[in-house]
Amino acid sequence: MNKTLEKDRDATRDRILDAAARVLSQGGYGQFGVNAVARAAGCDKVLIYRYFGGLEGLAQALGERLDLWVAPELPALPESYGRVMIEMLGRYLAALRGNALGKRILAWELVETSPITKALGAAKSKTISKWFQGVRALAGPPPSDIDAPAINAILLAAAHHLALREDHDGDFAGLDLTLPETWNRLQQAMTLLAARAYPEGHAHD
Amino acid sequence: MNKTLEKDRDATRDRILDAAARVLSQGGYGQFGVNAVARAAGCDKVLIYRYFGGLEGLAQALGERLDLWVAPELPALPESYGRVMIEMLGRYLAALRGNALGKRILAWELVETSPITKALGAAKSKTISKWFQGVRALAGPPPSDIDAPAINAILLAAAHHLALREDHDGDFAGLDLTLPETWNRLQQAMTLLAARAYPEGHAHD
DNA sequence: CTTGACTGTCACCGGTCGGTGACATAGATA
DNA sequence: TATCTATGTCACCGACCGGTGACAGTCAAG
Repeated sequence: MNKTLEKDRDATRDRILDAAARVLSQGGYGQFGVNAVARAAGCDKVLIYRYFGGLEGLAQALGERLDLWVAPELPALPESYGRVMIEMLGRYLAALRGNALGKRILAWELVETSPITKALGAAKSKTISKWFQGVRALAGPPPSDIDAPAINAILLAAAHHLALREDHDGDFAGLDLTLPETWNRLQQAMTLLAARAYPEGHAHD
Repeated sequence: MNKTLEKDRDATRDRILDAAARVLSQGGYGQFGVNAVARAAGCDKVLIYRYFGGLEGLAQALGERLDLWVAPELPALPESYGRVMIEMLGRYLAALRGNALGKRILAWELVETSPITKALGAAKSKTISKWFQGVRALAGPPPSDIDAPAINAILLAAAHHLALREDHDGDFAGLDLTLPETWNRLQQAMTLLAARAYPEGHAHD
């Protein structure tokens, strides 16, 4: 067994993956290329072709990293569907705002459709769907009288868009997204929207 | 006066502007460059520098075109703030979905911050703010008991994100955005959210 | 007719891109 | 020791990019 060689290989693989994450999260998808990643990793670009089969394979390996789309923890106690969803949305928005790499990928998916974006999006979709399963297990099925998937999609879409806007244009619809106060307002507004869409059956607290 | 020369100049200016809109709306911001626009316009790229001072000036001239961010018409009859806002959001989403160029610009703004995106975004912001003024004039001030700007920003952000998603990934949060039925559901869900956020004071249907 | 300003074309520059082949080196195997 | 395989480096290719200077044609003004 050539132990040291394998170790070296894995080490450079990791270095390349780290560099890829760094380049993508800092420079966006416009900077994400073989040359830039190799430069950031301090190695030759040919290794990207050898170890990952090119940019596409590199993106796929990047997407399979578990630390990319960490789902925020769900509340421990079972509550009503509406409450769980509100809590979930709040945590998701906060997590997303702090996840530079995730935001870059989300933005990339809005600009281009390519094998690379598909590879990156697949991991995210898997995480999100698992997460929704967790909600369902915790809070039971959504109320049957309203279209919960559509409601959730709208609120999730809003969270995505606002988080992406924050990085590139501080202003959206008259709100200054650079102010922490604005985000408090948005969190409250989102809570209000979700709470009124999923009203509590019994006046409980 | 050298009439014909001026005419030629304006004609090529228009040809370049048309080509720029075509390149940007079809190929996205990755294709939007001096070479590609000149190629599409059938002229030399040096004219872009001479007539617009480069890509930035071209983008600014493009943003000043009135047909870019046409605001949908508002309902004629004054109604409650909530109703006007619901109607407005529905029309806006429909208009945006049909506006390929606008969507490309919106997506671009999520990826890059540059003088070009600023120039393009300025025209849009002006249109949107005028439009909100129209709503206010038609429906009066929003209810004071809830944070209307935040609510509106969320719903607007959702519309943006869903419209952008449609072009590049048919699936979002488990919904198939390629189905017309899905968009009916989303429109209804948005209506429900807005209606419950802006409840009618008197049951007046 | 001559001058001069303007429109438009062309060739060229340096730089970066993605991608590939040749080569040095080191470690395991025989 | 000699061989083979795999890791990593380097130089190079063609293509496209943004940007510029030189030049031809054209028309109005003197």
